[in-house]
Amino acid sequence: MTAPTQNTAPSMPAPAPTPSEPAPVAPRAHQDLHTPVLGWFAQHARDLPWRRQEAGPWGVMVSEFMLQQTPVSRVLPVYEQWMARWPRPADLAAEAPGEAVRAWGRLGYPRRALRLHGAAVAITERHGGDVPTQHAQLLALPGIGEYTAAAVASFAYGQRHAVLDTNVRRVLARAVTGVQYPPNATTAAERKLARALLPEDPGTAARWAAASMELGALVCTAKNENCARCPVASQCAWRLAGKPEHDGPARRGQTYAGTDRQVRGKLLAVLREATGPVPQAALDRVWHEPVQRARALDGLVADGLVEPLAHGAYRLPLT
DNA sequence: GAGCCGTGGAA
DNA sequence: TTTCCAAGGCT
Repeated sequence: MTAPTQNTAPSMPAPAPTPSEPAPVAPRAHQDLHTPVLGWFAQHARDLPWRRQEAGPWGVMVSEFMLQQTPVSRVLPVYEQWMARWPRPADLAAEAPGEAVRAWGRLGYPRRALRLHGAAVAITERHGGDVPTQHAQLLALPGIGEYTAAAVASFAYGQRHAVLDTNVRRVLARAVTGVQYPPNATTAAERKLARALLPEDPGTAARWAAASMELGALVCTAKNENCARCPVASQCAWRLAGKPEHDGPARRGQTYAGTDRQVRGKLLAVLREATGPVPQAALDRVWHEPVQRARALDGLVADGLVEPLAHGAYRLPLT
């Protein structure tokens, strides 16, 4: 965030005022979104454990890792177990990374578990065991990108950040831009819009972030959006335009059956259930095709999700 | 920037 | 049954 008033050179003559220049505040139409969405959120926000005060920054951070591409309903039980077992970053950091992978269960994308463990180690080593407060510090942790850094800073510390997740991007695409879906990848225009919409007060901005996200998750959903329950339906650009269908290139559907990802999942499932080393023969049973099976296993080892032992045995990583 | 990385519920 | 989607990050 750079201040718009940077002309402080004493010898510089003050520029003539330019009344026609747009003021650096959100246009009126944008500001009108805040009140109804915040009001709706006060009424309809879900009571999720990571939103309670007791969750703390670590709870917020753990939930954000788990919620990356995974629905709330599947995260809930794993989150509770995780926080009971590792209530502080240092508790997780003291464990073998393989234990994090095991506790991750079937949430999917198990590299997230490895990264969360790595983040806990970094927090313990570099930040005295406390989840850092600054966006840049958060961004430097493994597994934390632009979204998660903004989310933790906003939700855990009440800071003012544009929190652009898939829900918010869809809400803005519809309510403001007037299209059904946002682009595949986040664009500079979306970031600019999100910043322009951010309330000035940090606490209000943090609530706005959570509220607009919740609206996308519960009402302005990807399919079967429920405009009848939407607090900004009357001013939604997409709805007012007659809800035109998305025209651009079709969003890539992710095929899964028969891919390396499926094989990796099957291999890791066996290793998660095992308490000791798993012999090669046990892994061979999960997939018939030996070339793909070997490639998938090699990939898991390369990712640090699996540790090779002597005599073709494998286990979850101890280090 | 496109492709890759899991899993399971709902339509 | 198939398709789509769910609070992304990394290379």
